[in-house]
Amino acid sequence: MAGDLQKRRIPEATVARLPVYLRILLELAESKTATISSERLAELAGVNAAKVRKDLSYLGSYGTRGVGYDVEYLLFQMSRELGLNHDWPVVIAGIGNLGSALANYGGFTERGFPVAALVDADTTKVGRSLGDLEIRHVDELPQLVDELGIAIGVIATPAHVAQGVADKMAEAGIHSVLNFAPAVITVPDGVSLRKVDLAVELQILSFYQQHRHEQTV
Amino acid sequence: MAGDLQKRRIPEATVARLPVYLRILLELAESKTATISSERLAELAGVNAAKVRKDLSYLGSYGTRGVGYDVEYLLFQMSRELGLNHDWPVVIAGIGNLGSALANYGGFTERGFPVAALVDADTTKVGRSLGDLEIRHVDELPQLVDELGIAIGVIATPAHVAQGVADKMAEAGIHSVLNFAPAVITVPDGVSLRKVDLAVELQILSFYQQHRHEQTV
DNA sequence: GCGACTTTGTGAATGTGTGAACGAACTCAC
DNA sequence: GTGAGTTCGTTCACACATTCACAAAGTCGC
Repeated sequence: MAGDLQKRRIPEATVARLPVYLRILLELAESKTATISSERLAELAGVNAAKVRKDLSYLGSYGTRGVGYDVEYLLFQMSRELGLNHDWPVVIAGIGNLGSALANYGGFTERGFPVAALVDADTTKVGRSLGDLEIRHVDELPQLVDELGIAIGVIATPAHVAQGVADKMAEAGIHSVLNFAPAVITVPDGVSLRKVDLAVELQILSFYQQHRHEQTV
Repeated sequence: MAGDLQKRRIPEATVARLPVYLRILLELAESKTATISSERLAELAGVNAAKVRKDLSYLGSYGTRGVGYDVEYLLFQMSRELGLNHDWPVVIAGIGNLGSALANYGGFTERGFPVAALVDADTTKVGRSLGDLEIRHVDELPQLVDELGIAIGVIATPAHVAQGVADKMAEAGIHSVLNFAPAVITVPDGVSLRKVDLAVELQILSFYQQHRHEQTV
């Protein structure tokens, strides 16, 4: 009885896979596929079929035994669960090489994450335009967050200022941060943080490359 | 006796953290810090101290009880384990927005992953220069890999051609692939694959943002 | 050289994630 | 409506990862 309200806490590993399923379902919907089995979906997602069924079961019992999952319905439920039934405006901090590329990269807006603001600490950059956005000073974050309803902050600054920017974002009321800077940063409780570190990814690959021979002796 | 050779197989989770420790150690070395305790290193890496010790123990017993780890020595051992005692030339496939940014982003070369070649399938792009590299046609991959000793391929193409590029890379003898395209791709046995999907990261953040209220009732 | 203190390295306990297996629930042909 | 076939949802056992707790092994002051 006590555990009734909190019935389903979705495991982190599952949460990380849901967006992959979602993208596949979108493609299936586009190609007019009405239903999909866990087996086929698993194949497309590159995972085990049992895992797909378990993952989807956290969302509810949306499948039909003997048939599979209704693509449209599953899409609807999954979008709802992922919070994708509305847009989440994003601010990008640090308009250097990477920041500019991210700002120009259409993929964000397309998937419901419109780039609503750009900020930088460099006053020579402030005022310039990129696409149809003007670069603002990082100290204007609070107003920008407030006015534009910004929920997510993307950090594309040099490593040594990343923590400072994260602090400002948290202070401005941003609860989700995606960090591209090659630095470990911390955020207050209640703020979600994810990181993408390109060099780290390459180094992981390097490790396995290095050990490829030793491994399969 | 049989398990002697294969004494230490480093867990995946540990491998993913080693590059983070490495970066911190580099910073410590730069600031002339001679030794570091697992506790302090844990703090800097944002993890648990016991985890640090266990992770480092997979590399060997390089710490000194009562003292900590010698920064320089640990750096040396870790670099060796990660295969970072020499450069790993990289080819970037797909010179669009993201590909260009990656090519210009100095961070790769700086960390031992020089961008040695750029390829694209678009013949109007082939022949153009970016930085000091000329864009080559993707069909030249085998020669480029061979001549330049390329070990790692980075896919920054549109999703619908990513699998094809991955196939060509594997065929050309590349054993490590980093995929930025928003698509699930597969590679042959013996080839390592990692992915970075920006939209997926944002959607994961969106999930937790969506559930933030429900969670902490 | 001894005792107080520090810090590593690892065994054991706990928590999280995965995959096989199987009953339950559905479709379809006849 | 019955039987054969399909596919989901869930249980169970196991593998992997994390954290605690503590003996072992060092330092340092005197």
